[in-house]
Amino acid sequence: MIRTLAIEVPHKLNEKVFLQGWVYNLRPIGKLCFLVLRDRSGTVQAVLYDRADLAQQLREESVIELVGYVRRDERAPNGCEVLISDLKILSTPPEALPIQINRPRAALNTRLETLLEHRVLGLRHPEIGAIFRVQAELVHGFREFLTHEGFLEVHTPKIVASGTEGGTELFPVQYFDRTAYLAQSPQFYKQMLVGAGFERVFEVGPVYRAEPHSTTRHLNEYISLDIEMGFIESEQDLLALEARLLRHIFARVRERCARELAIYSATVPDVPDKIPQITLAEAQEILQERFNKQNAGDLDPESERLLCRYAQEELGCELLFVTHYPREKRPMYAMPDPEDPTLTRSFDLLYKGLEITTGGQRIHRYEMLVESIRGRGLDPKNFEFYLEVFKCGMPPHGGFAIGAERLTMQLLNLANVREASFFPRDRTRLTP
RNA sequence: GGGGGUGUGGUGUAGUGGCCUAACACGCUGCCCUGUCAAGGCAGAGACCGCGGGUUCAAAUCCCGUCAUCCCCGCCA
Repeated sequence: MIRTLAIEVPHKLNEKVFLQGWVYNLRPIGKLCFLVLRDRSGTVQAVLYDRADLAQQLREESVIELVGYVRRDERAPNGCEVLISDLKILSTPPEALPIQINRPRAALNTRLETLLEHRVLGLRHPEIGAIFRVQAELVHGFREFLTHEGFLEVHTPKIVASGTEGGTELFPVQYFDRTAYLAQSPQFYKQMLVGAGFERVFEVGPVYRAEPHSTTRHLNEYISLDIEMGFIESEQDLLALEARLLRHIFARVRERCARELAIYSATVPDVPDKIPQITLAEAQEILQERFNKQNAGDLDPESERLLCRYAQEELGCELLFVTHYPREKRPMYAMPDPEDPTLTRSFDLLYKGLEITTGGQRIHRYEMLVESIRGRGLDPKNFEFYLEVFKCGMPPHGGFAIGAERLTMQLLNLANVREASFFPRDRTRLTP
């Protein structure tokens, strides 16, 4: 018999259906027993009459399959339910579950830590699972848009010989008789592939940061949505591309995730043709004048929140580009601003008070890049594998990266980025 | 790397020197219940209060150490 999904049941009135899934909720009432079955599509109520023998064996989260008739009943949720004629228990939890999942998230009374400790169970919760349905659509939208724009999806090594910034914040791994590192970014490789003739590339993949941070917005392994493109005129091409990209991604989520967005009271931002942009220097002036906040160096988290408040109130946008970061704040491959060589043609994108993107135009001239590497006190010899492409003809180019978990987190108003990672790796968590 | 907080049944909390033989809610076990939907009723099991040491007539409660964990900052996506 062909399987019917829970979500399809209301369309099968007066038909016989075959369902498979988990027992989400169990309510025995004397000789009848209500059970809510959950499968990948959602939940549906089923009812078992006069089968105390079977009802007795059922437990929450038992895996079952059943055959039954779909009937209309005003008393049932959604006005219909499945009258069970045949039920088979495929698997039963041997003991009490460590956490409850069959009630609204707000009524769960379980700390995030505990939820993560028992992640597979936690992920069964419809509200938690919804996060990843949204994330999958975000990522799908990313791929879809870029593919249509002529970008090639690529895969670059995660085991690398050196970092992109000079050696800190890398996880060492034993690579036969040498020490290698987990890639903190596909930066070098995506640039090399632009120069290898693909011109436009993107990658969805993990990156590793060995920073010992322990905050609600940092992970030590996260999914980076990376793009790099050749033949740009300036970083403005990238800002324009990201605006169109985000508009596409958000449109897709709005269209396909109405239910999930509602769960989190999330509203998809309208992305204007031109996302507002300010330079870092302007940002600092605004912080000083409007919020009386000194912020000499980079923007701290509070500054990011204040700037987004400003953008929302004055510019009517939840998104804000901050541009022209000073050279010392950016990696050696960042293109200096021709009008002020102490600055770079780089940018960050803030979304609801959090940085979700960093990007910029890169240096494409070999000599300039070597000089920049030396300027950092680094040895160009260590970057020969990277530099070769610059000796063989490299177009002006640039790119950016979006943190997938951060994007998900901000869209859904999650309090902790860990919620947007299936199995988050943080300072102390290595399992599950 | 710096700062702050918290560790009490499976989960979430209360209790901050003696009335604690540790309370409450949910979960769990058993019984009852033919319309439940965060079901209800009755009965029951389950924690030597993170760990080690100390102070005290008396410690879940105070002190020291240790481990674990959460949050903020630095840094970043």
